[in-house]
Amino acid sequence: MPTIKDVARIAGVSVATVSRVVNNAPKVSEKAKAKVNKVMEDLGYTPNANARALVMQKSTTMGVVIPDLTDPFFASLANGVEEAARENKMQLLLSTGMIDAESERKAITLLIEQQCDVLVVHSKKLSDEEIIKFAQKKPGLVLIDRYIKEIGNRCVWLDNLEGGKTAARHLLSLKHTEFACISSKYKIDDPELRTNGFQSEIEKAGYLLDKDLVEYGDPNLQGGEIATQKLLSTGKKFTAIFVYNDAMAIGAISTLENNGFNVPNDISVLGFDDVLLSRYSRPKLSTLHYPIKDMAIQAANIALAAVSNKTEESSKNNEYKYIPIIVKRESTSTKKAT
Amino acid sequence: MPTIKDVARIAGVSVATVSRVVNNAPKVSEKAKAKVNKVMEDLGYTPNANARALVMQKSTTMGVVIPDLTDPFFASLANGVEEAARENKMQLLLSTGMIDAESERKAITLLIEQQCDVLVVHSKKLSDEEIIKFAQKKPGLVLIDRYIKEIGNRCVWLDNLEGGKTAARHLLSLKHTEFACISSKYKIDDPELRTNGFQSEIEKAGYLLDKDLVEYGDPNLQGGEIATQKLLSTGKKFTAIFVYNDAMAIGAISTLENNGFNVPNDISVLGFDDVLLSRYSRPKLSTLHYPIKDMAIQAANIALAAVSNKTEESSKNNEYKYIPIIVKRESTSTKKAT
DNA sequence: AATATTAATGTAAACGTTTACACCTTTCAA
DNA sequence: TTGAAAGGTGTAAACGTTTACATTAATATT
Repeated sequence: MPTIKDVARIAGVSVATVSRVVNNAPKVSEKAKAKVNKVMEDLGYTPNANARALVMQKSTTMGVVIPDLTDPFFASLANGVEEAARENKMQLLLSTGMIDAESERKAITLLIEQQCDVLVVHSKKLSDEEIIKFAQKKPGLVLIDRYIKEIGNRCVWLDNLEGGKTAARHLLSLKHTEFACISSKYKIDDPELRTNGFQSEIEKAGYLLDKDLVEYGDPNLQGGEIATQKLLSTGKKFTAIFVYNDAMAIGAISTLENNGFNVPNDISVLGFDDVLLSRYSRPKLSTLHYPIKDMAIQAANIALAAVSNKTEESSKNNEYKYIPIIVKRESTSTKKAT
Repeated sequence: MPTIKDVARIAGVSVATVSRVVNNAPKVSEKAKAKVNKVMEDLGYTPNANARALVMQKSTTMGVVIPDLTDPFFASLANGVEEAARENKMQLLLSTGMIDAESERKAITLLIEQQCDVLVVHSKKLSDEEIIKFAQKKPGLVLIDRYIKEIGNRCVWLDNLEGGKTAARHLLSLKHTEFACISSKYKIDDPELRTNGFQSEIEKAGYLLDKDLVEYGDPNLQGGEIATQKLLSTGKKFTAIFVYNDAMAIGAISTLENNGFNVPNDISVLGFDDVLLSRYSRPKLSTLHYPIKDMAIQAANIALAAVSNKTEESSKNNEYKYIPIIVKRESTSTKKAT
């Protein structure tokens, strides 16, 4: 690969002049500019971003850590960060921390090694302490989808409790009174918060959420199917289910219909997340919109502001809490008279 | 951020020694190693990958260019490359070239500037010439999802024509004789090849593909719905549809069922790609498996071999052509007697 | 005890840029 | 005509590493 020195030598100028042309800095004659451009073209010269980053002491890469690209939810997250990167003429470094604390730690470390100043990280397994340590080291690190008090102004997160309540309110407003709930068996806060929010709002309205009608499963299609089967086998009656996520909700619908129930006429099904899938299901899935892409963009922007010292004094105590909103499609409806 | 010099100074050794410890090279005393490690820990030192890449003349980043992260198909592609990267202890730089030649060009250029030696690029808009030029400049650039003769051993692609034929054979084997086809209106080769392959195999079997029963639409849910509506409004009879991709196929099923047709009993629907979606549809979608993730991994490995001069002489004329295979689920079945 | 070997460490150049500073040439005002 | 300002260009240091080579210290061999 030709370097700036090659270009300089062949064009008969100094490297400084070439550098000026490349960055179209002022104070370079038209003649020199033309000659240098010509040589660069001929040689197929491409500046070395690494060398540049080294001397400038700042990189043009933005990093994102997610568990898994094939999950549409995380793909949206990455997509948001990518968009922010592109808008700021930066490049996206993506690292996956799939399973455990160790791989999350590694993903973050690798990104730091690559000199990403701006970092959007999704981490569920690392301890608060460790994340705080990372955050202290990198002022441009923003945590997404999780809240840690000590770095509250560097967290962009969704209020899952309120999400559960919103779900309950929606179903309540459709006159439902007998509820079921499908949650995730994963050991993270989200499922529990959603379920708790759901239950508390239902009880507040004077109804009950039967313990037997709360099932746990893997947060995917099959998990939804199995959980629904269990729900059905209790023999207890319910006319509305609040499901942990869209994939499970689609599994629930499938099992319900296979067992002769019409959705939403017999049973309403409400999902969570509003991923692509929900628009592809039949009936189209009613769900809670998790604005993950917007959140990712905001996270990136907060990080960006932090590294460029644009963070205003006033935002030191800001919190970036999002509340999911209902997207009513076809899988929920008013309770039918029986 | 502390540098190697800081570590050296505080540990009372030279930078060379620190470097040796970092890379656990031989010939460094246990005492020195311990001291250096301690200081690194205290300081929270992280090596600078940029500086390292600069002096080593090789980077640890792998680049991938795709149109759009939110499309599950491309997410799988990226996922494959990411996996290959991780396996080789490299980092993934992701760049999107959304729409036009210009943005594709830019995406590739930016990745080259970032010194990615290994590059997996998906490009439909750039001319053959331009891609060849990039490929000449970067020996580690591999093209995915497209074949260019001149750089045949650097292309990993799917035989769409054969895919169309395979689709036809599947439907034919299910005794269908009256076919419809939904294609994409995008100006790329793939839709045309698939349709042509489909048609040719049908004609070879002695049947016809009515021109009126070939519709074009946007390659998404809605496009599939609209195209199906048009198909239906011709009033002509057909018992099997071959659809350009899974999203459209799901749209087709939806419209069909809304119009009183049962899938697959009245009409079989066959998709293409085998993305996540196809497992979530009801009935579960029969489709052609496009092994995009495997292809991406192979592309990355070819690129990797090329930059490390591991490319064997014998593979100079290799071609990496994939053929999609039928995944029979529930949306296709033998033609029912009427 | 002297020497040869090996282990441990350090010095300094190199990687490809940017940019402060110095220098030379023009241009222009007084 | 002189001097100042502005325009154009070059020199060299710096960024954080790795590593060839040089040097010194420790150990083994005679």
